[in-house]
Amino acid sequence: MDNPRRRRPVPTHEELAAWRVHIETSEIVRARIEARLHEDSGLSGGDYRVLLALSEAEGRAMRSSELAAHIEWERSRLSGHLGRMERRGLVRREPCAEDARGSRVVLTDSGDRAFHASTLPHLRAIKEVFVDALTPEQLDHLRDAAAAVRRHLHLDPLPE
Amino acid sequence: MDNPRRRRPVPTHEELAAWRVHIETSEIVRARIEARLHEDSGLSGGDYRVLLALSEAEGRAMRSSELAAHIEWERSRLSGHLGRMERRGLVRREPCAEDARGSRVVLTDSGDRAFHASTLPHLRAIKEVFVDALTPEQLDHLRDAAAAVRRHLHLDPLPE
DNA sequence: CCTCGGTTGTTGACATGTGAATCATATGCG
DNA sequence: CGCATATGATTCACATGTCAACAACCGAGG
Repeated sequence: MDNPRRRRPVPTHEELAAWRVHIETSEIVRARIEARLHEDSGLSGGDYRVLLALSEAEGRAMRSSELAAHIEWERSRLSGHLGRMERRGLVRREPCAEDARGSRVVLTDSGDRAFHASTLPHLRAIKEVFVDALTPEQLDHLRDAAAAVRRHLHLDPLPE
Repeated sequence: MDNPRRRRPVPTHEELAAWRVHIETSEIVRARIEARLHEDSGLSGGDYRVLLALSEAEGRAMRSSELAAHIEWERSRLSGHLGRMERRGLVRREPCAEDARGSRVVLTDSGDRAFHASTLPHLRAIKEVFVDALTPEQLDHLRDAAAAVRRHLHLDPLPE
């Protein structure tokens, strides 16, 4: 019997099992959906996130720091990723008029096409791999549990 | 109104929002718990997983392939990881008597101490960051949703 | 014994991630 | 203006992950 007056510092076996199945399954689902994205469009999850942000931005361009903040990436991570994306012609970096330190990241036509070609298959993959696995109630429960965790960790209620 | 005769190929806004908050929150939680593990013990999540498997193995040692299969890693991934762990003195590789191709991965005393020192803080972190954020019902729901996804993807019901 | 197909583990090339250091520029303040 | 400091972005060193190619070895069959 658990003694209610004694705080339990570690999870029970059941709690630990729930943690493990939850976290490992989430990783598998993410990996499957990203693999589908890559097969369908040649884009990685990181590529998609950058392209999504740029395609919604004014003039299909953003300052590098602004972009990093928007997608919640380290600037060095974004810098490296943009280098690879630039090599593939998805984005272009040009010097910034107002601030000579900075640069503007511009979505190329090729990048825009690649992004738009990828969205529908990507959304389909999310539906087929994740949404279709769950009842509407289970999906609500997942959303609520995520919200509870975010409150617990003092994070913004919504991602981004 | 949704037309029940028309299959919806893509998620609704609500479904997509649930997907995003779920997957991003799961990543944040994993990252936090691994960060705590690293601060507390100097071990990465990968280190922990290898050390856990070895510490439960007969003679605190396993064949490399056997270990890779047990923790579901690519062999090349394990090989690289073991190289780094060996440099830090956590494990040792010795030639295998029965099979000259292979090697035995042995947990060193230092690795065993590091692992045992890490478990309690690690379990505490899982409880504080994840379990304590949720009601018992929410935890059950997460477990059930993960099980539903695993069925949907034809995976083993339990991780490992 | 000897060849051939499968196994074992490593390696190389690359993509991706973090944190610290660096460089150039911008900006506030005396 | 001139300087201390902050900021924008990149770079470095490294850890981590994938996949394909490889070298060495095993074991079955001829």
